[in-house]
Amino acid sequence: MIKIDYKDSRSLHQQIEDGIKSLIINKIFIENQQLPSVRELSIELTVNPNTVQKAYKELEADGYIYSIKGRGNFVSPVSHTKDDAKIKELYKNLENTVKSLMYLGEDREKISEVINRIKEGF
Amino acid sequence: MIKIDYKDSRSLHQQIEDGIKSLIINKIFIENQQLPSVRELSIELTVNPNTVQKAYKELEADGYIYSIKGRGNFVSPVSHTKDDAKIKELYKNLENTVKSLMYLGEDREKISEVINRIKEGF
DNA sequence: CTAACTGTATTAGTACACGTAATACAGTGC
DNA sequence: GCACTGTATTACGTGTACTAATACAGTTAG
Repeated sequence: MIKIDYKDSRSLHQQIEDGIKSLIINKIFIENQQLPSVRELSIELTVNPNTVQKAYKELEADGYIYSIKGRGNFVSPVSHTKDDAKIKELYKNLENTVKSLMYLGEDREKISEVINRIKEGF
Repeated sequence: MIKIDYKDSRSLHQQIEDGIKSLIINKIFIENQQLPSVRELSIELTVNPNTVQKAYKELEADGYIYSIKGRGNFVSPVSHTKDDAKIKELYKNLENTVKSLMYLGEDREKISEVINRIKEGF
């Protein structure tokens, strides 16, 4: 499900956080679905439980999951009270990425194509 | 030109690197244009010269700038020997960003619109 | 040539983040 | 009660970030 890459420059908890986030935005984990427990995932990834806990805590702070003591961690329902700051940041990221691609000479048609393919699969 | 934000989670040299990169891909700094010197920029940003040097070194490693000892740092001409790894990474980033926006309920028309606006301005 | 500017390299010290480890406490559900 | 959940605390070792001081090397204007 998630893979830890020690050649990756990101920290372990960051990789876990990004991995879970990816599973959520790709709808592999759906609303209210239970995530693997802290201990379970720590064994699977052979990392310390605290490292997983840190990732979960950050995901909760970002609104992607919620946790219930004694029961587990679960995927948050999509908030329709929009987080404008986060959306703004994503658009800024989008802008930088597209500009970088064009700076490197990528064709704008190809970029549109890729984006359309992403939207189709959604 | 570049601003250091101590509330930003990125490290100082990373912020400087990203800042310069942004100025380059937005064509505010153009091919072969000289960048501010290590010492000059370190004074302007009130950081240590080594911190600026580190950012410049990374930009050079990434191919954005080149440096000539005794003369200064300059913006690299756009390489047309494509760096496939970097482009692939950018497309992956693009995919994640678009998916995150859609996950948060952003309209796909609006996303297309934003991207078109970026491409127009280029 | 000299002076003043460039980049580059090295070493040292402090502070903080990362990750591990061990342990304890607390809520849930069979 | 027991076995599972999440949560919190403390400690330790390591690496990175950043600062600082200094030295060396190439360039250019005078």
